[in-house]
Amino acid sequence: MTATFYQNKDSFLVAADCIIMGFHENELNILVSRRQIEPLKGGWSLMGGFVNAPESIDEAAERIFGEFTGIKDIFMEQVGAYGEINRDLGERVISIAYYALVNIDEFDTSLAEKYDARWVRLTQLPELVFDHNKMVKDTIGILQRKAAVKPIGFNLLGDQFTLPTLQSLYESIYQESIDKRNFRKKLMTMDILEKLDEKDKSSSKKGAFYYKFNKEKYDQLIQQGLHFSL
Amino acid sequence: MTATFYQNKDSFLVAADCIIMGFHENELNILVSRRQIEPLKGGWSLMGGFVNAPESIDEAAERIFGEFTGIKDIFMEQVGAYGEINRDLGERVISIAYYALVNIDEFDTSLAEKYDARWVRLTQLPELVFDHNKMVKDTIGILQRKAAVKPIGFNLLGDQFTLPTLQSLYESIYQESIDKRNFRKKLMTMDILEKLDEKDKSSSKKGAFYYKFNKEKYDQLIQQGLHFSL
DNA sequence: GCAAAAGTGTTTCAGGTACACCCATGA
DNA sequence: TCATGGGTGTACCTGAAACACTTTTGC
Repeated sequence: MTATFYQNKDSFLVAADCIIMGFHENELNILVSRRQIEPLKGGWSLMGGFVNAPESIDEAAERIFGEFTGIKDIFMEQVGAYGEINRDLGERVISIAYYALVNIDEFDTSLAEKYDARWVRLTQLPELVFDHNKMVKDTIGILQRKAAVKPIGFNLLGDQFTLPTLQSLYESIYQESIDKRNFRKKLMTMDILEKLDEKDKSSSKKGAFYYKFNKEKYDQLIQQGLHFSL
Repeated sequence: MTATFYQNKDSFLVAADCIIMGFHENELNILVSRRQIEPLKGGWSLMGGFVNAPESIDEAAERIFGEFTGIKDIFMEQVGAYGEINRDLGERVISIAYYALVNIDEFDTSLAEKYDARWVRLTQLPELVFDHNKMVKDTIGILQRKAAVKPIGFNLLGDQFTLPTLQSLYESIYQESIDKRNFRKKLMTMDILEKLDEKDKSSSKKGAFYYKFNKEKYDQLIQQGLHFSL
């Protein structure tokens, strides 16, 4: 028999909403879907669901994320809790937002069909239901602050990528253009990339060399107390 | 008759916990209290309480904060949601943490007695119940990142303060010592302080001039797109 | 007159920013 | 051969960090 310590207290539905970001065609994209249930059924929405009793809120977010993407083991962090009384037009729901950075190539497109989900460019984000636009905005803020200091951007790319791609990723995060010489200089100073022999010739005739992120070296540098700023 | 949109979903107790920080005797202090209820009654705890149905989570945090301090209109921001299954030993409770920066002089000490609350130095923080130590740690992280970029530190001081005091505040936040010449130079460059004629002679024979934060000037500079880093 | 804290400048160095041309290749 | 995107180096400037002595005044 479980003791009930806290009596006569109100309880609440708790949801987890996922801001799922990918990088595609040189732009940040966000996964949105047509809402499956009333109210606002059919409206553009983030991927969300209710927290179940036997799971932590982090676990709920991971479960929901997996249901919509088919991806597991992903970079995911909390954005914050959203608790305005009427934020959800259905009932009182407190929502915890999480953002995830995914390599869009691993994304299971069959699930996208099932949930009527699609990737939209961040720059062309439609009006979303409830306070979901605010969640996205808050996420971008976190991303900008965090990407400056930690190499989280690599989560959005595959194992190998070209410098022009990496640069447009950062331009997309900061929403401003960067001088390519300065960008490359800074990266080379950091010494956390490994140049490969192969070239990507898909976007130019000359071709751009592939690089890969050297996590070992990065961890090593961090351990030495070095700081980054990208 | 209210429509119930979401059925068969689990619901949860939701709490708000407040990390209340003040600055006293050249150190950051945190308000902690002896927990009033089981389980862990008598353990050191943050100021917390349950969210009630008719209030948003922000409102709940403000209410709880007011109950314990007697202060209103305070700088307060969310830290995040804590939702491990067994984080609260009593029942499943999801907690939203908020931090508040207060001028310790406005604090109503009679309330402190009522709740068996006291200010403890951050450097000598005791073991707290549940995951409250993690909440504090996360708050310090936020504070360090934020104080570097926004003049939030002034919320911890009265209208007027001396530069040595301001410096120890920042030293306390960053938990490292700062060269006073560099500190002053940077502040003067920013041009957001106003020097007063009066001196504080409480901590030295010579006395230190009082300054006040010039919010108008600060807002003006921000509007011009200037950035700070302290 | 001395102890104790307040106040004050200069030099050095690293990192940020601005900027323009050549290279490799497929069509 | 030309159009397209990839790749490279330098000069300047700002801001961070290191560093030591003088001033005031209560005791």
